[in-house]
Amino acid sequence: MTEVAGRIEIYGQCEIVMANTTSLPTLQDVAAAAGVSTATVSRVINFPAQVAPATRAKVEATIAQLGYSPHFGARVMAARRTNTVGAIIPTMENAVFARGLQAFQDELSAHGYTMLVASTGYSAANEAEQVKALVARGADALLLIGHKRDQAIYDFLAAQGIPTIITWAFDPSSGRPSVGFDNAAAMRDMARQVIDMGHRQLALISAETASNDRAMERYLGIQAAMQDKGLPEENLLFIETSYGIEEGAIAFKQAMSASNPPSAVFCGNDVLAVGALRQARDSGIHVPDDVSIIGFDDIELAQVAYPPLTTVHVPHREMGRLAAAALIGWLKDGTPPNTVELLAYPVMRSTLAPKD
Amino acid sequence: MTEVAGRIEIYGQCEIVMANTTSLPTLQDVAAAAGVSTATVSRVINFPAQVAPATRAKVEATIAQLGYSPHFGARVMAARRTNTVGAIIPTMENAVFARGLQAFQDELSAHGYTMLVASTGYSAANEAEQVKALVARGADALLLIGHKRDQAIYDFLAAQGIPTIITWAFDPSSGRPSVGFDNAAAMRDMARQVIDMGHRQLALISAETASNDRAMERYLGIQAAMQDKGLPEENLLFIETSYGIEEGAIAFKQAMSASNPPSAVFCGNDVLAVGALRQARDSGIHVPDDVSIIGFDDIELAQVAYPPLTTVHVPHREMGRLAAAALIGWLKDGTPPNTVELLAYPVMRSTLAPKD
DNA sequence: GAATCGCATGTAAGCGCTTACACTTTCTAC
DNA sequence: GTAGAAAGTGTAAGCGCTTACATGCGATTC
Repeated sequence: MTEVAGRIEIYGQCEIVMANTTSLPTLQDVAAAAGVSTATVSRVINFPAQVAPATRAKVEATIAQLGYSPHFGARVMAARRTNTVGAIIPTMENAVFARGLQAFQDELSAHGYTMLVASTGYSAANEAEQVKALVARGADALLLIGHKRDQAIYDFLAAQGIPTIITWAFDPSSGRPSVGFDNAAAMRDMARQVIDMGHRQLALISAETASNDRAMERYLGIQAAMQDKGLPEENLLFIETSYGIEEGAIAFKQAMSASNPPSAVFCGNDVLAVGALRQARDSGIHVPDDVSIIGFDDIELAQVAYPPLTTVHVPHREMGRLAAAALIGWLKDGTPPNTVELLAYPVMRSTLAPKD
Repeated sequence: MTEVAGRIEIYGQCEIVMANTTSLPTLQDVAAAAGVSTATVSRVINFPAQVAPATRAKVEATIAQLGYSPHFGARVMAARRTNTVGAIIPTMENAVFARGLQAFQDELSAHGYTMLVASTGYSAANEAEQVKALVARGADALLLIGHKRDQAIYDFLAAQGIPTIITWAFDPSSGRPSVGFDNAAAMRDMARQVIDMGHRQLALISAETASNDRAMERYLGIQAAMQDKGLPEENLLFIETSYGIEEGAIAFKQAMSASNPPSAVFCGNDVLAVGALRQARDSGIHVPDDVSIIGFDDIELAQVAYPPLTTVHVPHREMGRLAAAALIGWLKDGTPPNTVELLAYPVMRSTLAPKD
């Protein structure tokens, strides 16, 4: 063994080989190889226009030859920004946030930003942790879903000077920049139509409202519509459940076995609605003849479900894109963007019918 | 103005205020405030056991009071690692990769790593770019989908010393560590059963095979089964299309209008299958009485579709979790993990019936 | 032809943290 | 009691990059 080790030292080449395997080329290596200063190499990378064409070509060739790529950490540290934007969403497991997020990312990428995602599993404590984690990782800005969270989180973000945009909700009174829609109004509009169709006994299968203002708003929207139309509050059966198709199915069964079963079942989101739909089928309950089912979100699932789901359309893509644009502008100008309200509106498909 | 500026200098306090608003507290600030060295503060954060309890308490209090949180870039630079793992997937827009990715992230989080996601939109060029981008951002390791990509990408990754794991595929001959399943074998198993049920005229609505080895393998799997069962190659109508429900619908229409329409239509993934299913319904074609439809992936959509989709179950969660575990081990030990083969198997639901 | 300008490039000072090493103090074992 | 180990802490050298500022030099102006 010692002999071998000794031998290795004899061959000068080996040192080079070892250097290659143990460490990547640095800016300095490139500068040395190209016969220029580190500043020039840095400029070639960041502000190519500032460098004479001949020099630039030489440096670019050297970069390619050495396979150099800038060290992220060093760059972050020297430039004091990461060009990274964080997004914290409740879950990645289904399409509710995926489409919006994809649009968000596309827009960010187009402007040279990278997206960092974290999911909370609908847990507030988890969210607080993820906010800290993303900020610690140098997220220059953050996207959050909904307004409702501990004030401490907002204080932290403000103290760290992290531009933060709220999406999936609209509440101008909050004073926080947001790109979203009015959950209550959208659900209210839908509920009005449902009531106008003659439905009197209603149910809402809702996501948990405790830390989810979107769910709460949707609930309030139905209540508002009922009040408008003179329906007493007790005509709404409110069932709160956690997220998932199965949960929707269970809740639907529960709703239908009530002493006064509803003729229209609202669901806080399409995933729950699809679960309800499946349960109806399994129980031989015909939709929409026996009961109407109404979703919220208009994710792909809604169109593919059978019967195609009547739901509230949410402009996911638009929301993601505009949120990214707002954040990019904020990062550039240093001034918070205006709050943007998008429209979410009922989409009539086949799971809602008049009650005769 | 000069007067004002002069005044500011008079008040010592102002300097402090300005420092507060313009920059976050640093390790050094904490050290100074706590009356210890920067090394001690660093230890409190990274190796608390090494610090005397009294000192630690004091430092922790100071950290809390100042609202200090370590600067990511500086940390990365000094420690030469980011604790970040990148994942590059074709798309985030639907559930195909979402569940696996969620499991991947959960496992990473549990071990103190953060996930960086990038999507390629099924474009090879885009993928090459994203690989570079994630590496440049300091991803310590990478998750990729499928084996097929330019050798240059593998060379780049090797040169940069980035542990990389392949998922959603299994090809021990590649010599690359992977956690996945044998797409060809899974599809072959399914196809055998379909043929055994009496189907002779088949179709495959496939994702584009050019840069997607999973799609290609699935195609080959059907061919293998046909050969086993003595069906001539021309009994398979092969339709290649891009990704999406709509695309599946269009391709299905095309398949059924062939001169020799298939009695069983395989789909390269559930999204295409659900599109086919919808198109069948819209065209008054009854599934599975008139035609059988078979998916692949077993995403949530498959269970919710009507009729529930017969498909090939892919162990998404397990795959994500194990991929993360493999990568974490690799990062720790420095030795590549063994390739893991998971089992993907047919799930019989209601869209496949015997051909009489 | 001297003064001026502006472009291309170089010099070098950090950015905020980790960590090897050194040092001091306290314990342990005989 | 003392040598040696162990534990706690400090010192200071970078990590690889960006960028303010300095420098050099050819082009322009009068």
